[in-house]
Amino acid sequence: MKAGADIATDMESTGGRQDTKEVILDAAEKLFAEKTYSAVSLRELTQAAGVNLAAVNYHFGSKDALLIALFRRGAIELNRARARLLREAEERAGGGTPPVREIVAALVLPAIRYSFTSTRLALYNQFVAFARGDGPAEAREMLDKEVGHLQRFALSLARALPHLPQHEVYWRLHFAMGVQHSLYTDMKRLETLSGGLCQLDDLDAVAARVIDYVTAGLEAPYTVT
Amino acid sequence: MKAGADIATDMESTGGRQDTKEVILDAAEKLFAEKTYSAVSLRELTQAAGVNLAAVNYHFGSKDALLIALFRRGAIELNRARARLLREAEERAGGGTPPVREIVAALVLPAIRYSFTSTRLALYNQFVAFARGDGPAEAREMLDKEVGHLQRFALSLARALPHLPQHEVYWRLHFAMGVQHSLYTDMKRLETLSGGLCQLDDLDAVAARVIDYVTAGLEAPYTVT
DNA sequence: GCTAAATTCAAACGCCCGTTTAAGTCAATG
DNA sequence: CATTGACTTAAACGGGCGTTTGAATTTAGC
Repeated sequence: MKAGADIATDMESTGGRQDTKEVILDAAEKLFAEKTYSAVSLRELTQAAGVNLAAVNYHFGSKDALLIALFRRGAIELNRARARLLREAEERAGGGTPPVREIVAALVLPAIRYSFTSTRLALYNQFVAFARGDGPAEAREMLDKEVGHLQRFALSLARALPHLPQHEVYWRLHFAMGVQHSLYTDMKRLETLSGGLCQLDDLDAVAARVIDYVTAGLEAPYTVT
Repeated sequence: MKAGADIATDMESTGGRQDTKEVILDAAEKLFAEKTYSAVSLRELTQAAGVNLAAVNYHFGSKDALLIALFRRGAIELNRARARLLREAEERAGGGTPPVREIVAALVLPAIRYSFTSTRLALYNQFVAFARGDGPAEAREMLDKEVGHLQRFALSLARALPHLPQHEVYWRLHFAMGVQHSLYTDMKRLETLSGGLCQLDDLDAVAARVIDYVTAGLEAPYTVT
């Protein structure tokens, strides 16, 4: 009488069509990108997905578990893309250290690229930005603990910036993430501020802008203490 | 039988003690900094404030109106501090253009400083970060439209960076706000990432770090197109 | 010290929430 | 072709929500 109620990790299980789960995840991603977790009701969500109200509890177990499943799906996809670009940059450097600019590109390009092409990961990033302040404690802790893939970037940056103490590399990587977040959270303010001059319309231009800014910040002279 | 129910703009009105309104605002600021608007109930809020459940509706008219009043109180305070620092920097430049670094300091110092001293504005910043994804549409639009005080910084930066096109100044100012936001929203991730190495403990060190990073980003060479 | 307004209070209102239930549908299996 | 198990469905559940009410209480003016 129940499928993925306890743990939502089965991918094909027995043979029931996989459709409904994906439909729910897609609708949830879209809505959670527009409003916060608490502000989206299951009635609204299931109606948008075109499924029955009980479907979420049947397939995921609870609203909380749906959020966690959603986070998992997106994180895997995004981190895989980032890791691939970083690996390619390292191979290009022939075992040496890639330039800061290329490490930065590997960090920011996937998220920006997805924002322009698929709606999928664009929404994921916005959703993550919101989820930090809302939702079940378990999901928020997962977001904070899931830093393993960032460690690879911290390591690579530390090698490329050997004059910086380790903790400064962490701080600047943290700021770099903040710059990325500003692409998903406050674009309306930027559009208003610039009188419509600045918009998310040209992928390459936006990417170049972000990479320039973040690279310059990472390479800034170290003056603290 | 009613006081500020329709519009919550009266400051002293007739003579009822001002205490309750302030107590509610303080409690709300604290809670909205921890959780999102939707996730905080009036029962929880009024209990934390030590007032009756109906007090919010009596003094502010509704939960939505409380959020807007709260935003107003904090925005005025923060913008006033920023404007004062910018004015002082401009006076120091003797009618000329202050260096980028000093403009940046005027932009970021108030928020950082308040984060360390009073609890008041520290919470306000966190609350604003959350409010963008939640709460009544009216409040969110207000946050996006309230960019007047940022225009002053955009203008000052454009003068200090005459080689940049106007829209690029807007973009980089936008990124600077993103870096600031990262101080309120994702600190837990930074602490985990750095193994506890990075923390919000030393005001001057944090401020210097942010100013260095943002200044370098603003002064980065312009390569787009 | 009385009056009238301002504020507080406990109780209730109706609504929508996440979740559960139990009957119903449908495809695959033996 | 009956049976089984996965899935869908409509309906209901208890509970917490924002808000309203009307009486009790406090405060200020004459």
